[in-house]
Amino acid sequence: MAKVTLKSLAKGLNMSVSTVSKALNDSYEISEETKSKVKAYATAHNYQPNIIAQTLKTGKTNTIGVIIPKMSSPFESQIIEGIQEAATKENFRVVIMNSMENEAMEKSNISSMVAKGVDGILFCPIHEHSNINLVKQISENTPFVIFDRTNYAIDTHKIGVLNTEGTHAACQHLFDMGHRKVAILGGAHQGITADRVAGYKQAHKEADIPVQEEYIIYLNVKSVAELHEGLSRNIQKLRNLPEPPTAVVGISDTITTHSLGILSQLGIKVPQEIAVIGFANTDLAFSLNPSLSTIYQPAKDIGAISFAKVLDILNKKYRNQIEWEDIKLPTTIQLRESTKINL
Amino acid sequence: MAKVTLKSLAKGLNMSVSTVSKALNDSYEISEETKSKVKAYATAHNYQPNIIAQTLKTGKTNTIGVIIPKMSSPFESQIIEGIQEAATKENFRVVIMNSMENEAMEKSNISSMVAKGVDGILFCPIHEHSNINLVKQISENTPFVIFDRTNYAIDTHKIGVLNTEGTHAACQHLFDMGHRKVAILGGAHQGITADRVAGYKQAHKEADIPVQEEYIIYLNVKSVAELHEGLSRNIQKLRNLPEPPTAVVGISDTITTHSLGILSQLGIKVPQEIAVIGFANTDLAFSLNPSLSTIYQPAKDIGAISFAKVLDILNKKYRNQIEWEDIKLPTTIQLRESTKINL
DNA sequence: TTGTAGGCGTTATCAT
DNA sequence: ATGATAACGCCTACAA
Repeated sequence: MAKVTLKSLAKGLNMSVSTVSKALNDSYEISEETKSKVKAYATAHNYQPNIIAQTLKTGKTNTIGVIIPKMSSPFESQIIEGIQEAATKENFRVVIMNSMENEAMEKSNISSMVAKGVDGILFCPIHEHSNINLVKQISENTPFVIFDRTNYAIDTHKIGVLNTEGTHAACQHLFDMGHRKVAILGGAHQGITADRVAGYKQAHKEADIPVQEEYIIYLNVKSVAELHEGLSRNIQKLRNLPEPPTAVVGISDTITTHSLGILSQLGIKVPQEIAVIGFANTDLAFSLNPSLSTIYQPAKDIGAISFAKVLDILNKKYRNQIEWEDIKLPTTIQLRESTKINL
Repeated sequence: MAKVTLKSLAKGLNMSVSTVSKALNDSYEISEETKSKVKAYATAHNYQPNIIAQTLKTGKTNTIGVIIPKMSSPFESQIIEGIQEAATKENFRVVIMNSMENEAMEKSNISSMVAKGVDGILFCPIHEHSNINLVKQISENTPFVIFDRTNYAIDTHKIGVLNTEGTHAACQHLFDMGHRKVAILGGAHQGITADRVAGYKQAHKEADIPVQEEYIIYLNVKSVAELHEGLSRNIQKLRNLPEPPTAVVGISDTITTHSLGILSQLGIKVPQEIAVIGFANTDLAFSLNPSLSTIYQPAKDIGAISFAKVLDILNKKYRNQIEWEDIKLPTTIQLRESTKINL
């Protein structure tokens, strides 16, 4: 079956290419009669416009790119799901690239996306300065929206969560359960860590509990192996303190869930010897033993809203007048077994 | 900064567009001297060929599509990671769409991909007949490669794992540990279930242990909620049998990990009261308590090989002469706490 | 209301 | 060895 183009339709209908084109695009210049005739004929022949040609002509690709540092935890999968659902509805396609927490890779991702053509980019940067000049430059033409790691110094829409409030609420809960010695496990060089530690400190201040600096741990999260080693070492260090913590807050999906594994490996009972709570979006929170108390992020919403926002920018004629939003969605605390014991 | 095209380069160099194009494409018709001059000038001006135009001209998109029923478990993330890595190396881009285990969505995914232009499609079908006629028809022009759920009746390359051998080995291990009453938890209407149950039966036959049909459970896996309900109900049913099983084999990531959660919720001790092993690719196998014995699939390889195979097809001139391969990669068993007790 | 012609950026064919 | 020209499929002034 030869491919059906505007030209072939035009020939079949004995009309000109432009008439057919205009009819299909509902141009006001075309009579209703011809329109319906053309449309009927087109569907009968299963006409599919060539999007490549459309793109070349209009400069619009109807594609948005997503650059994300990793895809391994459910948090990211859920964000992507949200993006895809929203994009599909608007007839956009989604190109995902993985920067693998590597700045050079991130750079090549960005360049490749621009080269191959995307209308906009949803971007979760490696860290707060990564490729900032490149992004600033490109964002003059191609709109960027920053998600998740929103402490990134470009003027645009940003969609993340109330990180400070999340850890604040977790600490508050631990305090309510009688804990006074609470450690926090963060990722080194992760932008979100700062905000989440801030919530931790603030909660302590409000509850009039002094912050012990040695309770604040920064872990290398580049690889699972390094994380394991670091977690194992630091948890033992915490346990050997004159005043070992009775509870611990994890700052990300990976850190929180893996802590639970390390604790079990070390034979430390949760929640009897130490309570655990942390950011985590995994469906497995329930399946862990003990089931894990979590700070849950509305990941799907982050994705959906990010897409909506980039579309907003694309639909604006004059981009220099947009008021940039820094959206912070609330987290929710889900209490399970791992924090169940009242001291 | 105005955009730099062949035309603008040509003007700057005082040459014709075609000379510049040929020089950049290393045509034998162009002298080395001009080539180097052109190339230097092009890089100096940061020339990036317009891929859209290239595509329109050549009909090649350098894009491959991936259609996958879900992205929620690590198994899928790892496959996608493998695809993306391989594709990036070959300068291909990857478009991922999620069929959400829904046949209508799958259909729209396929159509949309074809419409928007991909050179080939990596396809994990919902089930063995889903959209088979559509796929057969489209695959005349756009090559398909089937991955993971390879029991799908089209002639093409297929990449999966040795499902039968996987469960066979798991059962064998359980038998070695002294178990004789082994249940298996599969997904209803999942193609892979059949093969994996076959391995279960075969292992029983070889070990001369009769297969008890009531030990073979088919679960509704459409949603986490339904899975939970089904698992909870069936596990209790198994426990109430005159001869309750002492071990259970899970047939997928989700089923296996969630069983562990349900068992803990029901207060059933693993591995003391029941041993658990199953297909699972999660990094959390270790973090679970008890740590989970798993049948691990080389998911990243599945992805990488699938991409390589579709590239193979694209590079062949005469596709009707290709000998289709049905590649089955071996799984590996990782033994941990959840099967540790010797009966 | 319809048709003609030109162009988006590239590649390929054919002259020079 | 280089250049002119047409074409990929579509859109859109502009002309009729």
